[in-house]
Amino acid sequence: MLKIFNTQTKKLEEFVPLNDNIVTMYVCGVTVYDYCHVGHARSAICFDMIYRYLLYKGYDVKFVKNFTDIDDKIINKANEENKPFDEISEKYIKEFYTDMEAIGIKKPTFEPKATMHIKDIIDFISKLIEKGYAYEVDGDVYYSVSKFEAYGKLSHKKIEELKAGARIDINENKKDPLDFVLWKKSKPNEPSWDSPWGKGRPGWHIECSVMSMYYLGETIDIHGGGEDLIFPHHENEIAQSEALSDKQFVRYWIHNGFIKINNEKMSKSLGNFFTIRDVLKKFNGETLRYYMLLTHYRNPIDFSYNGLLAAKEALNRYYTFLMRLDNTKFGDEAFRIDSIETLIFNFENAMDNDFNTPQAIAEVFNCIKDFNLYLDTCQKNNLTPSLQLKKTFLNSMSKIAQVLGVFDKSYKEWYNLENNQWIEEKIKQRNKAKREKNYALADSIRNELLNAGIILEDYKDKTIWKKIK
RNA sequence: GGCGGCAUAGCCAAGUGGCUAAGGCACGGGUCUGCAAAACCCAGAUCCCCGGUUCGAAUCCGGGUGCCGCCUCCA
Repeated sequence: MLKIFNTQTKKLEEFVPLNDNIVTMYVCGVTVYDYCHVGHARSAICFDMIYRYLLYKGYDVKFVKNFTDIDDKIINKANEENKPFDEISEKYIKEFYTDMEAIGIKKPTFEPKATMHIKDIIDFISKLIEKGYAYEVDGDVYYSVSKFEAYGKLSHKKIEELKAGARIDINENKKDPLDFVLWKKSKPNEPSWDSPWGKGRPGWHIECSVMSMYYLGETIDIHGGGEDLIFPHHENEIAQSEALSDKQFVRYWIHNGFIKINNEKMSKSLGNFFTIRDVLKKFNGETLRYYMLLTHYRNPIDFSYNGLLAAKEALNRYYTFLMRLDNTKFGDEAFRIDSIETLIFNFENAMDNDFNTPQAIAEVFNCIKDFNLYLDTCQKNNLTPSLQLKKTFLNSMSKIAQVLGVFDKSYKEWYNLENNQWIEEKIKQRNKAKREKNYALADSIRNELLNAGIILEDYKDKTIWKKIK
């Protein structure tokens, strides 16, 4: 039974979709005006993992992730570079896909752009005005927060306290400082669309309400995003959507924790951020993904080079083990190892507990330890290890890999091993030297390979090699 | 100022009332090896502090200290 921590109730709740087997899920995507940083990667990986696990559980998941492709930051960038705004957004959508592919993100069902739904946005806003939740002032349309009684129910804020805070920007058009913009009048030379209120463009929050309803209906099961979106973005989405439909907007709110740098929030304004491609210069996508999954999705990650290094070493351990399995002869004898037989069960248990990926990963390494020990024992006593055990392990691993999006390569891919005839030849020469007890020659061959980035491992009846990672 | 979160070995990180506190990385000792590598074994934790509840607490409650986040755009 899957349990999910719901931001709104602050409790672990049993997950039961609204319509038996169908799960509707919406995740706030990125504003496309720059390369993605590792914070975007974390959010993407988190919800990708959730998406994959729901699919694994047999749900028919309809998953929407949007692109915000019209916004002040995009317009600013367009002005700086003297290009049309959509050239900027299209460029960074393309770059986005490059990054997402590198970290193993599965494509959502729908990936709409805000600009594809201008007409729907205008309709939505018109209805809010009709229902008395929004008002127009001089070409801008605002949402009237005080009209929506439940405002603050997600972020657990009280309207009075928000008003007391002096940090809300004063806009003389607004009737109330808490009101937020639904439709923004455009300045000359800015991108704009015709509307009943004149030329303008949508505010930020409205697109998610509109697209969520358009693709998934009035009430959806899961809505997610980074924890900084809780307020005001998701609070405002609730206000917009529920005012229109008079129905519950979202049943389970899920928010991922932040990336920190030296214990401070990573943000563009502080300038302490790494882009995904910065990281990919040093580590591969699987390592970055594994590193993210090593921490529970709601906890912060203090992002570090050392952490990535440890992640890489852990994956080395996994793939070295696969290499060992592949180079070991197995036979029909039966043998039981508890942790291996219960691996998939333990994995599901961990994942059912609010997607506890660190625990899920620990279960995998538990098995590897037990299996290695067993193989050591077999080797020592000249026994043939059980093929059935290997099959059980690999079957479970293929399911786990499919959900986590790591552990999903062959060791040959991971270590980048091609058919290198010359390496095999060198190994033969070295083994011959070893048999002749010419250790000086044997060592010099091994060093030669080491200099070429090749590490040898001697087993009882064969020598295997891998590339340094 | 208001609201919220976190504090577990050198580092990362699960566990949230009960057998010896998972797992990974690093370091040290050992086994194996011609030497290595890989693997395994051993060593290593006052579970931030002080009280309380309980037969029993890292886990629940109260207080304290420290760090962080949100309240403005932000994954």
